[in-house]
Amino acid sequence: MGSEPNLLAVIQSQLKDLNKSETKVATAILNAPEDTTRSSIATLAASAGVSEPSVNRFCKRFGATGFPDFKLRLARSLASGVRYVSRAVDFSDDINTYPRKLFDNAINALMTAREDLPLSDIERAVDQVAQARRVYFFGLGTSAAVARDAEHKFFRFNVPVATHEDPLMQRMLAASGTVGDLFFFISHTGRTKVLIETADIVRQTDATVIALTAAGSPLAEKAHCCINVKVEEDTEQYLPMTSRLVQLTILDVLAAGVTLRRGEGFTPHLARIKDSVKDTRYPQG
Amino acid sequence: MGSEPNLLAVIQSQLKDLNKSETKVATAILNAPEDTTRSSIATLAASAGVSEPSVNRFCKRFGATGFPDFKLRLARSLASGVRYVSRAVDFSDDINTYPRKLFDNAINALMTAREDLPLSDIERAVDQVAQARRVYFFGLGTSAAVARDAEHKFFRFNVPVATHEDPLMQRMLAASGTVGDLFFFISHTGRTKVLIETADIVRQTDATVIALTAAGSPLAEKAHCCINVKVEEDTEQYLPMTSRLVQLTILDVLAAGVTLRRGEGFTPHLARIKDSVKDTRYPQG
DNA sequence: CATTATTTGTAATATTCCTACAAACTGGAT
DNA sequence: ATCCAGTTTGTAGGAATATTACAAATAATG
Repeated sequence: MGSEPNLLAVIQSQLKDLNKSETKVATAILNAPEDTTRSSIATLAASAGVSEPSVNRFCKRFGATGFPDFKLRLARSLASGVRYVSRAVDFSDDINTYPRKLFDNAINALMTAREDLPLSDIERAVDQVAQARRVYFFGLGTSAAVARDAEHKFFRFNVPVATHEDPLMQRMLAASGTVGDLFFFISHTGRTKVLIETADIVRQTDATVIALTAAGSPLAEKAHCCINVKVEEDTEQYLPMTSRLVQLTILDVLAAGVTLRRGEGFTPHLARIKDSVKDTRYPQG
Repeated sequence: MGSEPNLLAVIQSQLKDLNKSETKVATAILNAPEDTTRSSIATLAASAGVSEPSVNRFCKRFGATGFPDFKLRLARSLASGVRYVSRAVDFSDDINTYPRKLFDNAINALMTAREDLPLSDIERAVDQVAQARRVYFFGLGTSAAVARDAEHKFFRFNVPVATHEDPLMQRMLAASGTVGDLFFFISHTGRTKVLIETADIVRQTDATVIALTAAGSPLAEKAHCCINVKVEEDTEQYLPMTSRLVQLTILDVLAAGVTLRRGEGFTPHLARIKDSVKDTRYPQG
């Protein structure tokens, strides 16, 4: 299934090479892609302020045989979920644009990751976690929150789990690792020095290192098993990253994998855990 | 605008309730769905062995306004694949299926949320955060990790931010709230008693309560401003939830909103924060 | 087996789209 | 400025496509 390039992306990227009326058509489409798929060539021509043949020529320029074919391609692109191209939020955005952009980015990141899941690494990681005698999740900054989330998930497997944000604590625990201990490092960049040093310390013991981080990073090198998260271009410097969503989802995958490994006989245990919090909640109305 | 069900699945399921010519059309489409999106009504009518109006009636029967609209819907369905049907992981899944399913669910949740963003609530929340003198993020369990993530994001705005997982600490801080204090509650269910009680305590002060939780839940009631997160059916009891991904993304949106509110003059401040961690990392290869 | 309801096709109409061509621009060169 | 190629754009007519109205055929019911 050759994933065709996103049509909106193509249009966006060629925007400056278009002539006057083509530009009008392009912006009209980019402004209301959904509507475009529903409208006739006449409607689009009107809303772009050009003639129908101009729209037709525009469509052909982008590889379609004509307007209906173009609409179809556009519909496909939109359905695949990748809506906006200009990914970065900028200061001209208003409430109607920036929330969408951020959701689009998030969806985009997950879809990209989905297309290229490192299944064999995941399988190995599941093995390791399922066999571990004890698991530590270490992350710093934003990744500390991811580690915390992982802790809340993996304790269910009857394995002692711990998370620590304190680098000194991490180091000391790392040094105390033995066979059966699993140190799970989470890092967006894979370049954080203290974390890498800690991983190094683990490697001097008989414990195992798993890394959920960027491929080819120094941290990835230290790991017995590394689950690569594609690090997208850092288009937006100051606003949040999407990689942690991918990390969280991969951790979900690992948790699911361990559950499956445990087998159906394990579900009562999970049910008991779930029931334990029931009384802390008001019942569903 | 609910995520439309897969068109092919719908046709398949109604296959036995169709009359003779409709069945012919249906099978023709099911046999070559891709081709159908490219063909004219005459072509499809021919390949199904029926008349054009029969095809047209078929299309209308399935909710389309006509044949072109039907093709569009079909194209959308095909583009998104069978991906939006499969939800729950079960014990017969293997490494080739369950990771995909989980990613699909995550993407699905975000796409659903994107279609129905509570923009006015978001805007109000941004206002509140932007004006706050102090912000607390409170959550328990998985939501504690979300709160932690929020803390890592919002401290950048020069507002004192704190997170606490300890309910007692949360209560005491709640009681000490004054004008300008913002208590941000995060909860998947919105039914956790201690959290609701804490929100109650805040409401007895002059501080503000924002809730990121399920619409109509007890916690939502307590809030000055509630950002609703659609709680999907809890199809999978023991495996992870997707709602926290939506929560995280909404928090990203809020952070972006506050950044935009601060204006462009604020970017040097963000840049300084970013630069501050530079030396903790190994430089990019 | 007649009568009614449903299904299906024919033919005319309406819509949508595309092509050929001419008019209007554009950017040099005189 | 003014002309001339080249490009861009719109107009108008015609071709393709889709829809509607209605009639024929089929199936269902008493």
